[in-house]
Amino acid sequence: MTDLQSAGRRERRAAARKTQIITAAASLFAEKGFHRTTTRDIAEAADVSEGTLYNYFDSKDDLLLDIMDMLDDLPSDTDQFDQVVVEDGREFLMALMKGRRETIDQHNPMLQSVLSEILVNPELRQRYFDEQVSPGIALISQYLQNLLDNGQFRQINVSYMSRTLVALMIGLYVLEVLGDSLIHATWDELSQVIVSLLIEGVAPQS
Amino acid sequence: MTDLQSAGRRERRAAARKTQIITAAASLFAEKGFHRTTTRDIAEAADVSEGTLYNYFDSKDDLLLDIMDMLDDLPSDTDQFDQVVVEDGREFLMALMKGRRETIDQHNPMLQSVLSEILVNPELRQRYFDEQVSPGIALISQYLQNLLDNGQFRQINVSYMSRTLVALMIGLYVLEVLGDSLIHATWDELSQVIVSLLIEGVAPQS
Amino acid sequence: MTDLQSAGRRERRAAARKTQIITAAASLFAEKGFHRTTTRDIAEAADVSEGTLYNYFDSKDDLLLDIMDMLDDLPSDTDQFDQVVVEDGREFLMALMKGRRETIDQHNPMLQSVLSEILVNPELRQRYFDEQVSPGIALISQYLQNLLDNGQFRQINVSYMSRTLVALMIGLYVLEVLGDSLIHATWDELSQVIVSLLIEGVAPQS
Amino acid sequence: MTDLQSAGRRERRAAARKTQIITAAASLFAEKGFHRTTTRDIAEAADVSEGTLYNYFDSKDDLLLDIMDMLDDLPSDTDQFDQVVVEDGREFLMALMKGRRETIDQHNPMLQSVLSEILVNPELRQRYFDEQVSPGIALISQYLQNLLDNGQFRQINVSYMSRTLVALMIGLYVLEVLGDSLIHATWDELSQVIVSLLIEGVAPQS
DNA sequence: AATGAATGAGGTTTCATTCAT
DNA sequence: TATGAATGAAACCTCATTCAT
Repeated sequence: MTDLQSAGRRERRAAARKTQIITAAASLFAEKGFHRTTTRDIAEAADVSEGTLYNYFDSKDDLLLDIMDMLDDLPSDTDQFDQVVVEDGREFLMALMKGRRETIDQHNPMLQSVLSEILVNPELRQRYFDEQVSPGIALISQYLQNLLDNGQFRQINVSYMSRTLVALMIGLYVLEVLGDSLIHATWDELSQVIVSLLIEGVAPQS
Repeated sequence: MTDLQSAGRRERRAAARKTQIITAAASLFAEKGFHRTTTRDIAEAADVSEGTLYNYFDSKDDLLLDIMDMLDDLPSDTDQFDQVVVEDGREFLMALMKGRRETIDQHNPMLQSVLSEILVNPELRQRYFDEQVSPGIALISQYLQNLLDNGQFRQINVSYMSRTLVALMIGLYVLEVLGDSLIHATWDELSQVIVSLLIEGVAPQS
Repeated sequence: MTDLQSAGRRERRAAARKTQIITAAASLFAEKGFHRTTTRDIAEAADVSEGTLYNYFDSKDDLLLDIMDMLDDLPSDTDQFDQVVVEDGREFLMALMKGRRETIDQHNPMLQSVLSEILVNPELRQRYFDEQVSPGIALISQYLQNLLDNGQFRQINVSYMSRTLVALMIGLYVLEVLGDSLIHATWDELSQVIVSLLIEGVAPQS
Repeated sequence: MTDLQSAGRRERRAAARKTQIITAAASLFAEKGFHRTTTRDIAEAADVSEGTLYNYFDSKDDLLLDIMDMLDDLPSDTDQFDQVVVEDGREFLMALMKGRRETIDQHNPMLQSVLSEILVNPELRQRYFDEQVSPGIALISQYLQNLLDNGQFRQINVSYMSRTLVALMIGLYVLEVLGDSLIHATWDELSQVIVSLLIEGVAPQS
């Protein structure tokens, strides 16, 4: 076995350990919150010693930052949009809802870990806004502008509408976290209602 | 001075102290979060001793519960709706936005204190959902149903639409807390865009 | 009882507590060294809880700094020199030795606490040199210069001689700490030999 | 290659490794002190792994003991005294100072490592006193006695004078370590002043 | 023989809570 | 009723040491 092979394997194992710890930590953070989760809790859940945590992370805070970093690397809700989607307003909004659902389903613990802490930690908040929220708004604005240019949408303030959409995504998530079981259970129908509200409005057809 | 009078005064003074402490605590919780705020911080901000805190509250947790209780006693966003409002869909939605703004402006620290903690504390979460969110959804549903009955709105699933509205309110608030300064600065214009989106939709007028 | 009285008493009690803790800490530091002494050790020796330590000192390091501060406030070995002393070389040196003995006897734990740590902590070392050693050398230099001016001493480099004396004081102390029991037991005779060495030298009388 | 040769070479390599580690450790101990130096620090400075340290030393404490052992094997300050020296008091003292300087220049890290720890560790202290200080005093006493017998010195208590000399050597070293740059920079002149003080005294020539 | 990841005991420090004044 | 010194459990983190590779 060459040194290169062994180095590669070691590196892979280290990465695996890191993931193992992050996963455990994110679950606990989501469940009980960052502050009520002790390093001992994390160590036990990750099945390592407390000392080992500190071979992989500088501090408990650092662990949370690393979770945030993983969110950065996630594919955006809009990444898999295909051609059709960006040419049809309804399809676009439906895809947005669908992408959102998938992101949440796959990464709920990490999202929830981070959400409660950024509300309360000015530094993290700023960083999260700059890295996630702001780019998200910008991206959606761009799509909206295209749709508007294509005549899919009537003239509307893109900046406000993108914020409306982002707020809606966030709000639905919070509502779900707070315990409104209907959100998750009826996501598809909910999506259709939301999209039809946004496209046609609720006014009676004249 | 009768015992009754003195008792009454004492009670009033005690209530004032409680408010004074709660206000101080809520500000700090909003700023740094519940867990990063020490009882010493609270005592200093409220200009009392740490010992005194415990004459008015059983524990730090209890303080947070009392903040939640104060939220319960707040007038709902919809409380001041007048007759006109409930007979006109557009007015209703505008009033909803306006009421929301006022609630936030007046009680932001308490709202923010509670929000981050309920995301993380299952017990509080349940309670908050039952006392605030669920009744909120129900109330809005009721208004929507009336408007729908009055022919203001086309047939639409009231349960889904009320959740959409609540999610939007929550999401806008979170976005504001996260640092999107546009939300607060342009609330009126934003409101109009949102309302026109919801009433007429974004589809081009055919 | 007035507030002033109560405040005064509280202050006195606080100062007493501080002394109580410092005394306990200095003894332990002298005995086992700063690093082998735990905050628990100190708390037990001072008969307070560990938490209480931190009501009086910011950190364990701070405790050591406070011990150093107390050394600053000590009367210098030369403080009680009277007129005679500064006009007679032999008396001066004897008084120096006597003052040294008294300082050590009264403050050995604090001296020893600090000595081992300054040898090893560049920051403390600098501070100790500037606050204690350097002024000590300067003061002795001044006395020596006077004695020299008075014709008590022959022409000699005052700067070198003062360092010789300071080195001797330090070295005797270290030798005593290392376990040479003769130093303490025969201090007076030792003093006379040293002084006669320094005054007359060891060369045979021609 | 015979087994013997290979064994010999292995042994030599092992001894070299040990020296390499001890040298690195002594430097760090001198710089930051024994307790602030981690085994990781030592491993990095010695360019080996932490695990390897433990193939050569039983423990971190053991490392310090080995440094002390190396001091034992050092040639004494007086070892190279030649015939002339021991027949002339002035030469003797000058040679003592010169030898001291050389020992310090060559072994400062080891000396400093050990010094701060023995002040604080009763076990080490005893051992160091028995192995280094006590024999040092005895050796110097012997030289002094010879010089006295040879009529180089007047009658003086040899035991006290030897302690005076040892204390002076120690004190000068401590003063140097504490940051008095003059000690090292002017060692030769300082030596002459000290020696003339000890031989002729500071009293004016009558 | 060399490695370095894993360990866990033990250290310092914080902070919610109590209680004598 | 108000105080704030005292408490001690428990948190985070370090680091000497071990051991499988």
